[in-house]
Amino acid sequence: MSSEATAAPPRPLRADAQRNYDRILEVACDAFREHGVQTSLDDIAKRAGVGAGTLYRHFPNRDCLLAAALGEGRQALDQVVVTCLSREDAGEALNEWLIAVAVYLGSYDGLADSVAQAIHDDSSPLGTPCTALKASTATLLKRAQEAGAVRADVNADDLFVLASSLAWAADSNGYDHSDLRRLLTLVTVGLR
Amino acid sequence: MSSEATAAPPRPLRADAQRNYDRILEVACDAFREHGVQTSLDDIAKRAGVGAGTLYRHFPNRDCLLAAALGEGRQALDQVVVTCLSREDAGEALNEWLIAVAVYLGSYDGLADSVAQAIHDDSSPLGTPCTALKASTATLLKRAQEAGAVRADVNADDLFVLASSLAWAADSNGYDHSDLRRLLTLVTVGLR
DNA sequence: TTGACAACCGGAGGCTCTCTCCGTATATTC
DNA sequence: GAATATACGGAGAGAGCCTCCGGTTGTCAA
Repeated sequence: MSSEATAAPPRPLRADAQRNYDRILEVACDAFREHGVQTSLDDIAKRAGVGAGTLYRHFPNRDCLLAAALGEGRQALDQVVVTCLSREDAGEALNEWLIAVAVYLGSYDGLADSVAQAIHDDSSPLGTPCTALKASTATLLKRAQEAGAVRADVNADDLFVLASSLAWAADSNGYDHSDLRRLLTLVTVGLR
Repeated sequence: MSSEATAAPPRPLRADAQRNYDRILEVACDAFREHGVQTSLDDIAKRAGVGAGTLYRHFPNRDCLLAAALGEGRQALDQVVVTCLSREDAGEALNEWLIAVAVYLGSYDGLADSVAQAIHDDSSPLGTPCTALKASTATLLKRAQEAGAVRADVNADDLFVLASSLAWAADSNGYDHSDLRRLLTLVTVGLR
């Protein structure tokens, strides 16, 4: 498909470079989905029919490739925010959002780990999108709190960490979506 | 008709072997604490002043070494179970236990991951102790439920997964004990 | 004490994976 | 149809895991 336009590239990629970029990304998505974030990068290069050097020129490290591979999922999440914001039940909207975040962070095996690492590393391209996720979480939380659906002393960072944890739990324990929802219910409704 | 005595060790280690075993374990504890569960095993061998072969003979893989290094912490946990069982407030006792489990699984960076992997792998020596932890969780949960402190539809496995998740979250986000407690409160009291 | 043997040691080396370097090839431009 | 910036590829350095086996040493009976 079409490539991703970063802020303002001074010059378009050469045709062969663009071809390779796209091919690598396509293969990487499959590999991550199939073998998790720890899949071999050299193997991705091989499967894409390029040398290792070419892969590393386009994506200097694993996180860069991962961030690129997550691009589409991120756009889908932006859509979810809009939908959630338009829902009447603010508490339910927040739940829906947290599930979406957990599902997103569970896209690939081990992704929650990578993201958690990256979030404390300004140089990682995985950190930036997460800041946006946190911001959206804050917005939806505030709305839920104003509607009286959520206690006032809950903070957005904890909530994001909780969503990440659920993603991790699902990954590590082979939980599916319904398990995820059950766990989230445990969290949101509480043990009383 | 069993041919092997699993309980009694058939023969004590030779003196030099015992010395090496102890030394490796000591160095390993430090290394795990300092660099997490992914620390280099060859490096541990080097620091312990033995060859790689010696390390792998005593501890065939990382999980074996990890399980041995966790031995003491596990005994401390057994103590916690006893204490919790003797507490009057069954709900509070369960909370205390979950915190203890989370702290235990946060002993080393990445431990929660290793344990979660091992739990679905019968051949891993890390799995066995976890079965015990789950059993204790079930006992304390049942007690809390009978005291009416916890809903009846909560199950012990989910609770254990939740405790693991908290350990993971603490690891990955640099949370300390008070953060951990706050997160657990979020979970147990709920958002509403 | 000594000899014989089982138990144990060490580290070379095979394998995999990451990432870099640089001689070579090719798309683009004029 | 050059000239040139851009991009390619794969050899290879470095690090880690784990095995294999020739050599060493603790142990015990005599």
